[in-house]
Amino acid sequence: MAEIARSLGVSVQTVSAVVNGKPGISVETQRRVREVIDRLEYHPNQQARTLRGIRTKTVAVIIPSITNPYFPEFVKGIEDEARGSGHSIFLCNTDHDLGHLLEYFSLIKTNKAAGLICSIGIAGEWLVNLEVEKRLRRFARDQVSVVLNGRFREDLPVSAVGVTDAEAIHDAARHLIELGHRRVGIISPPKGFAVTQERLATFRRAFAEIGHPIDDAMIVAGDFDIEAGVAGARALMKKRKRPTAIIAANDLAAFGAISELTASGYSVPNDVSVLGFDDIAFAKVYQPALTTIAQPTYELGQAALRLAIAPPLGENGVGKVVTLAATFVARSSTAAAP
Amino acid sequence: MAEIARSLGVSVQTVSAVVNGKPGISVETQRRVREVIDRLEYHPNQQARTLRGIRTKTVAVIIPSITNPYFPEFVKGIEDEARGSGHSIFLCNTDHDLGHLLEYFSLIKTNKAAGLICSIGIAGEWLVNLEVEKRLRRFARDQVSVVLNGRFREDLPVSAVGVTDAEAIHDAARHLIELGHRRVGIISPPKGFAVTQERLATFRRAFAEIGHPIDDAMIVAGDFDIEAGVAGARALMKKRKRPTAIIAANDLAAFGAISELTASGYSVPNDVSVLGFDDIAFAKVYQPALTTIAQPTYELGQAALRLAIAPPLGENGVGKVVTLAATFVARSSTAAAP
DNA sequence: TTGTAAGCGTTATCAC
DNA sequence: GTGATAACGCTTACAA
Repeated sequence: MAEIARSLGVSVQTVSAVVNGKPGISVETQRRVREVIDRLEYHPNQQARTLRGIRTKTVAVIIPSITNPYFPEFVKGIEDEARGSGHSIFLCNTDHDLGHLLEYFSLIKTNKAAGLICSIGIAGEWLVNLEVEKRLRRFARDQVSVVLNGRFREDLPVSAVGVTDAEAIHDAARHLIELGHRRVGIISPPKGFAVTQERLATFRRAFAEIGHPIDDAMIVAGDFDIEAGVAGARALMKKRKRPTAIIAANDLAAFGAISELTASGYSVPNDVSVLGFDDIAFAKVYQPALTTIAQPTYELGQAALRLAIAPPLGENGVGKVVTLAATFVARSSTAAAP
Repeated sequence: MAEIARSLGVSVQTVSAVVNGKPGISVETQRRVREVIDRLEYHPNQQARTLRGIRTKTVAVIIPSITNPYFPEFVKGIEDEARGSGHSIFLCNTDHDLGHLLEYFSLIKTNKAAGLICSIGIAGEWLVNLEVEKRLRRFARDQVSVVLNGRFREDLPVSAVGVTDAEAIHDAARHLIELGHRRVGIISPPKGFAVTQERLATFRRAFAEIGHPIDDAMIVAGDFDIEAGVAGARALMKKRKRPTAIIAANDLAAFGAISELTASGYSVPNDVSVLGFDDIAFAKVYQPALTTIAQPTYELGQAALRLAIAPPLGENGVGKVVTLAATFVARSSTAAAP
């Protein structure tokens, strides 16, 4: 910058003003400065700016696992939205490890991100961790906009994005009951993950309201991956009265369940219907195409980014909440009960 | 930092030395400084450090599309490796758009990343773009370690990671021929992507060497997504002599092809065998489980990160190249020709 | 072993 | 309309 100023015989302040589009510089000077900037391929130094107190244009994104296909979609929503406003993404993969999360918190603080999108919804138990809560509060105090995905904390100065899935879940329950399914098994999400436990409760309520409550014995512990689907299907098919339909914790678990069922000689959907959750890209192309509940994942990412680059709430601010609706999608993995 | 120094009656240099583990500070002083650091929850300001000339611990990762399941695996390899050395990831999704790529280059420069991993192998044509080449050269000059995935450029001061797939491709060709397939169709990767064009050539060479060259008419233009697989399979099955086996550009295209074939009443693998490429996580769990060529994607990511945080090559340095082998994986999407 | 001072690139404040 | 200068938080040479 000094070099540019010197070569033009103007002061650095003049150059700075031109770069930042500040008023009070003659058109002629602006032109000359810009010309030299182009010629020298000058790029402003973000570090120096930040040091001077300007907010960065960086948003940190914390997710548990980029290889779970839910998250690339979410991240893509974030990124596409970020590009428009010149923001960029600092990606943090916790791998479900609290230690990693805490390390990333330090890193984010050190790097002075403007916003923080925290998708630990599926690992909601962390949000009751006092240390995590303290750090989140501190981010708010430090003027970084925190956005939670899938978990609302009204007592914290953070925003949130989330999904209303009650209606879609009711649709799904009605769909299964109308197809004649009476013994429905559930491969449940892991314990302690608030949102998804709530999802489980909503399923149970939906079936109960329709008049066909789910048998507690037909709910097996599960997780959000393929292996959990395999194990869950195996466990359910060993029950004395086998289910005619299985609701998996998510699409991944549904795929696992289907592949286990097929391997054991059952036909999906003729012998057993399988229902997923998320509607990841593969659900459409899987054989059989998966009946599932579609989350507006991409849009959730977009909404999260908008909240993350909004002016910070401050220490005692009250978060905004954006809620989008999930929708039931019937495909070929569900059919009339045998 | 000044605050800590003042509260202890020492100088900032002392605090700095303690923070950076520099020698020459008495154990007692170190202890006292550390105590206050913990109490005040002091985090060093990365911006100020970088401004002072210290390299950042940030590695930019440029990929075409995070929703293509090849890339999360690659990114995970990068991230897991990065964590060990305290580096963090700046994610850049070009969405196959050259304009976005160039914007990201500016951003990366402005943010002073220490390294840059550029996975535009599947969009190799950019690498013959003069502007891109110039920018890459400039990164090298600016002491950022550039690593290309899947594309070697010996004339540029950049490193690269890549895959040797000749052997795996020969294995795959032998596999198909031994199963009795004589009419093999190929859904080819898009034009202009050097690595993958080479892959196509390797397939042709392999079949020719075994004595069953592939008919040019059986090669249809394709791409790396599900839709291309659908369209490719449709085009191939319309040929006068229909193929008994289809080699798709990648796993995604293979899934598309299988779903199109199934929808058209063909059984995979009984009527048509399908071969993929990449071995993404879904290949295992798909119905039928996909026969494919496994890329060491995760390991490629790890290797790329190690190169990216290695000392920069400098303007006239000569890049290192890490090559890993692909392997043929036979599953259930291929069977004896009908 | 510890302190002092200069400087990294930028922007804000004030003076001209 | 433009220029000089201080300050942001840190590291490093050098002095004590």
